[in-house]
Amino acid sequence: MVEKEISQAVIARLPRYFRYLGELKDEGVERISSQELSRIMNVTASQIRQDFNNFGGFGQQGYGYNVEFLYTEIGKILGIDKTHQLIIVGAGNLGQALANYMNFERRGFIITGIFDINPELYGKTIRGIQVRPMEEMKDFIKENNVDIAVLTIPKSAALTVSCQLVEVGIKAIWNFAHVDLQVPPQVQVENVHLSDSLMRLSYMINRFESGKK
Amino acid sequence: MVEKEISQAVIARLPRYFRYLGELKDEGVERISSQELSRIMNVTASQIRQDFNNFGGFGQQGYGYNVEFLYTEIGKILGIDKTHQLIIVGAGNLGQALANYMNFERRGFIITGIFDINPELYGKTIRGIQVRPMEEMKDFIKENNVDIAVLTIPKSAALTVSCQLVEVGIKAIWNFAHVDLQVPPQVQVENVHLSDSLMRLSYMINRFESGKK
DNA sequence: TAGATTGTTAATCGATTAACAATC
DNA sequence: TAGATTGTTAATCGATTAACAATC
Repeated sequence: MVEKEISQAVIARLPRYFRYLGELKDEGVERISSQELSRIMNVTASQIRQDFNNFGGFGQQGYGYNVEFLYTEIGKILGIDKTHQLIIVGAGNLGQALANYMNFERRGFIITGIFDINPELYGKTIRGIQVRPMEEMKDFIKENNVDIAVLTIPKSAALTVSCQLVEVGIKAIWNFAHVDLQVPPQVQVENVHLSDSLMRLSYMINRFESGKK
Repeated sequence: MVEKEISQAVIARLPRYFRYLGELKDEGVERISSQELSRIMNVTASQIRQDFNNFGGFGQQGYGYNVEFLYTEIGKILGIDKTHQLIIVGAGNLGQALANYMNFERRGFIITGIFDINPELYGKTIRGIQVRPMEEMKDFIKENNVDIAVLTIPKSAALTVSCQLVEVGIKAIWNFAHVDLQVPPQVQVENVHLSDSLMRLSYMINRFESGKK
C-alpha cells in the first residue's frame, strides 16, 4: 500500500486538535461530532472530517467521534506516546527558560543535557541538569541516545553546531537561531523564528491602521 | 482604489525576504534578480516576483531589484520603520528571556514595562526595567502609549489578562500562552505556541522513521 | 426503523508555477 | 540595438468546502 503524503497544512493543525481534544477529555466529554468541534474550534466540519480521514476512520456514522480514543490516536500520530531525549545547546536566557519550562516533560520530552561555550556556566545546574562544555556534546549525544537538539545559540554559531549535530546522527533540531539551517533530509528541522513572528504582528498593526483611517 | 487583500501566505514570507535582503545589503550586494534570489532562498523566482508585486513594482526590467531599496520598502510594509512600545506580562523564565533579548530593540520594539502577579518580583529590575504589579498594568498602558503586550503567563491567567488589555485598547498581543485568545478584530494577535511546534517536530521524526523502515 | 453523522466524491476556491509580452 | 529581467496573464496544482450516499 502506498502511503499518501500528508500535507503540511494538515500537520500544522494536528497539535491544535490535540489540545482541544485534551481539554474536552478533561471536562469529561465522551463523544463529539465534527459539527460540534467545528463550532468550538472555528473551522469547518468538513475540514475536520477530511483531516482525520487522512489517517483512517476514527469516527462512527450517526455517533461522531469518541473523544478519548481520538485524543489517543492523534497523540500516536504526533509521536507523543514515545519519549524523546533532548539536549539544549546554548544556556543563555532562552535556553534556560526552555529548560525550566516543565510542561515539555509531561509530553515525554526529557531534557538530558545542557551545553554552552561559556566556561563560567560549566557546572551550574538548571533544574538539576549540569551545564556542560560544548566539547562534550558529540559524545554525550552518542552515549545518551539524544534524538532532539534545541538550538538556542546566536546565528553565528548555528552553522558549526548544526554540522556537529548532523555528524553524530541527531534526528531532529528545534531551531531558535535566526538562520535557515542546511541539513540532510534525514534530519528534521522545526524553526521558531521569534523575530519573524514579531514582524508579522507589526505588519498586522500597520495594515489595520492604514486600512481603517 | 480598492486595496487588494494580501494573503496570509505572502505575509508569512515577508520577514524571510527581509532577513535575506538585510544580509545581502550587509555583504554590499547592490542589485539582485528574482532568479538569483530564488536560488539563495530556495523558492521559485515566479513566487518572488508575484509576492513583491502585491505591493507595487519594486524592480526594473532588465536590471532586477535594488537590494537597499527593496530592503527598505519591505521594512516599511512590515512597519519596522516605526517604533513600538511593548510590555511584557509575566516575568517568569520566558518573560525574562524575552526582556533580555536585545535584538528586538534594534528593530524598534521598545520594552517599557514588565508586569507580574508575584509580589516577590516587584521592584526587581530586568535590563533596567522594574517589574511592576499587575494592578498597575492598565494605567501604565494608557499613560505610556503601549501598543503591544507580550503574554508570557500561564494559560489559566491568559483570558483575564487579555480582557484587561482589550479594555484599555491595546493594539496587539504577542501570545505565548497556550490558548487561542478571543479578542475583537481591532486587536491583532500573533500566537507562538511552542509546544505545538515541538509536537510538529515529534510528528516529523515519527513519520520519517516509520516511512523509512 | 428513523435520525444522525461519518467517510468520501465532486465542486470551488486560492495559491503557486509557467510563460511571455513589455521595457529597461 | 540586443540582452536581461521584470510585471502580469494564463495554466496548473493543491487545499478547502459542499454535498450526499453509506451506515451506525
